[in-house]
Amino acid sequence: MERKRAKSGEIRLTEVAKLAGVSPITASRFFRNPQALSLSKRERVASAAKELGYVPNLAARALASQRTEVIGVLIPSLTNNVFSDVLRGIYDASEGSRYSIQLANTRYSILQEEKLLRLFQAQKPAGLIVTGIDQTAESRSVMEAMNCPIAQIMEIGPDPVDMMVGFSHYDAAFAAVSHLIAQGFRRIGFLGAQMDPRVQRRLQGYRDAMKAASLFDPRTIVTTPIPTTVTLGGTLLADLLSRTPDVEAVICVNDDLALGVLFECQRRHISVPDDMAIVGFNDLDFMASAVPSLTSVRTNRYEMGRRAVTMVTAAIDGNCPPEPVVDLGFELMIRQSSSARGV
Amino acid sequence: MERKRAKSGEIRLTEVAKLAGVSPITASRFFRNPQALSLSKRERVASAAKELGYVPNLAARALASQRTEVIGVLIPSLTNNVFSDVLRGIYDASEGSRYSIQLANTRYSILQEEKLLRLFQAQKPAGLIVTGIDQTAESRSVMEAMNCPIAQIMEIGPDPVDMMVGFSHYDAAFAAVSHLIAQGFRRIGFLGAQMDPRVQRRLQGYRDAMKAASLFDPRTIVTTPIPTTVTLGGTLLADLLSRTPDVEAVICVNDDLALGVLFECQRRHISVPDDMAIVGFNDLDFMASAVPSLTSVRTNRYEMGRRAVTMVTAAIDGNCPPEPVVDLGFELMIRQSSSARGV
DNA sequence: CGAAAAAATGGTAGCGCTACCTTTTGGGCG
DNA sequence: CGCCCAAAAGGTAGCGCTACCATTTTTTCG
Repeated sequence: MERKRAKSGEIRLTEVAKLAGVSPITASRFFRNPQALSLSKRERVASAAKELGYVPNLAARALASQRTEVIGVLIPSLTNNVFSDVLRGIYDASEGSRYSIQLANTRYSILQEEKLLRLFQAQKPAGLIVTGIDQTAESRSVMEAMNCPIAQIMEIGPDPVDMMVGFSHYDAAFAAVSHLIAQGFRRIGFLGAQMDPRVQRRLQGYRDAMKAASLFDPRTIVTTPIPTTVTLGGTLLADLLSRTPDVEAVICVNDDLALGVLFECQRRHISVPDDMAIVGFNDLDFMASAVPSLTSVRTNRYEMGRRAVTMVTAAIDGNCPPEPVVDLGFELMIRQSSSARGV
Repeated sequence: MERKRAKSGEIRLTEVAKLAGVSPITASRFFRNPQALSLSKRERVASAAKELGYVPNLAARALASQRTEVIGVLIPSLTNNVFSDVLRGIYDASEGSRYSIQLANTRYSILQEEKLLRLFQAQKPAGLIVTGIDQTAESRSVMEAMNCPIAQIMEIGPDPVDMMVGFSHYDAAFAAVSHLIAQGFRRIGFLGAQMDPRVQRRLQGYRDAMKAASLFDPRTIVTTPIPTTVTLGGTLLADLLSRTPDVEAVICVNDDLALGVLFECQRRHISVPDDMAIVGFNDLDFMASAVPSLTSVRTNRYEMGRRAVTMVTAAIDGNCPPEPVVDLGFELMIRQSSSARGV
């Protein structure tokens, strides 16, 4: 009776194998590739496992096999609606696979992202999903060292680490601004918060569209690094109006700001869209039911998450997608809030 | 040259120890409890690890030590704003600790929850956070078998598995309805979606408050199991009005519905609050900036998540909280949408 | 019907780390 | 100056599983 070390006390594979009358390795195979066993043994192991209430030890499995069935996901925020849609796609897709998701929050910091990537490295994930394309050089080298399929999501750009699923924020903003210009608006403001790289690219789209129409005026850009809220939309509109009271339309970097702008207009008795047109971004559910209904740029965030998982899992199984960069595009949802001037 | 098995190729602790000129176990201690080493060895190991770019193998660590530094979290939805606030609290608190979070989504299904609990069991988490108090008997027995601190969050009730952090949904709804009654409203409707157990308890609070004032009428209750959206709020109001056109006020089980109701009232030119008072639940940011501003029940969701983590981590370290059930309460935020009748 | 091929099963030896115990070192003190 | 005790460091032996091969059984087919 001189046990050197306390066993965990849980049922081990060996016990299951013993009860089933097979070798441990056969029992092991049952859990990984049941059809490799003869039917009789398969049943014997299954019933033995059930009888003993066997729960495999994932740490031992990972150590022995040198791999895990975890896909790491790095996103900048849990509060932002945008990411909850992406996450829903990710979790939905992962449930159809044998992989589980390990989520981490970078809080919009590329340094935090770097730290979290190192943490993931210690877990040897089978795949990785990261947000955006603006990783540090150090982060990129950690990702390359991890030697697993990686999908960058939310936007597309040149030079993918491995794979990409997203759309062009620049093009989307350009299209939205062009729509306002086509509707006859001239003084078009830009309201931005949480100026992450994707929002910056939307701003660039706005700039270029305005310049192309010779309407650009830097005074009509109001941005802040603080996180987005509906209330903030009102504040930013107030700022904009105090600077340039003659603006006729605003494009907001997201729908929360757009809703805040609508409320602020109502408070100030500014008629939408006659005195102020509004365009949002993301097309959250409430944009269609607001009064007046609000124009927005619809993006397929759920599909982005779903596709990222299917691409990564396919790549793990050796089926790299033929095209590593997938553009999911966007759709401008034109509603009452951006009706043509004087209509 | 007859290696039986491929090594991972990564730097191992042994290599670090060799370079530092210490034994492996000393190097191991460096990563777990640095102050147990003399200063000179501490520095030697640190620089050796850095030089080699050592990344510890978590699977090996977990297997050898029979424990992990993972806290499992089970929530019903990623889309619902309510849970993103809780999650933010959870992730924020976990960053100050040595634990990492493993998140899983039950999709409001207690059977899915049971499955996920078994999955967690295989990972031997150091702690667990689960949503609500309505687990199946089987889930409860799995939780008890896991032998780790467990916090149930979002609500409180009798018979905790281990610990609880939440508030009484019944009391909150009762208070909200009582407020409307005190303001002079008599025909008060109830709009509910995604009728999870917590929402059911809010409905019970509504029922009892209405009965206590002899105002209860089952026809003014409109509920649906489908997930909440702003648009749905409008639909539910339409249903309610078609049944009982004389309602003067509605209490909505969440703020999205309340916003949808406001928009629907605007579409129908029903004046809020003169012809229709509105009360929501959760007090999301937009409730204060809506026009008119919307009354809601504020709950401290962020703190709920944060506290759950601190309670669980304290319990892991042997510091069980003196009181296992924490009631974070709620606050009725009274705004324009529920102003007294005729005021 | 027997040899070859294929399928099913088993034995052995780790995966990289830490628990447990033993040994060494350092320094305070009679 | 040696003794004792605490602190620091090391040796050994697994944690529970699976990779890698070897072996046995079954199937196929000339």
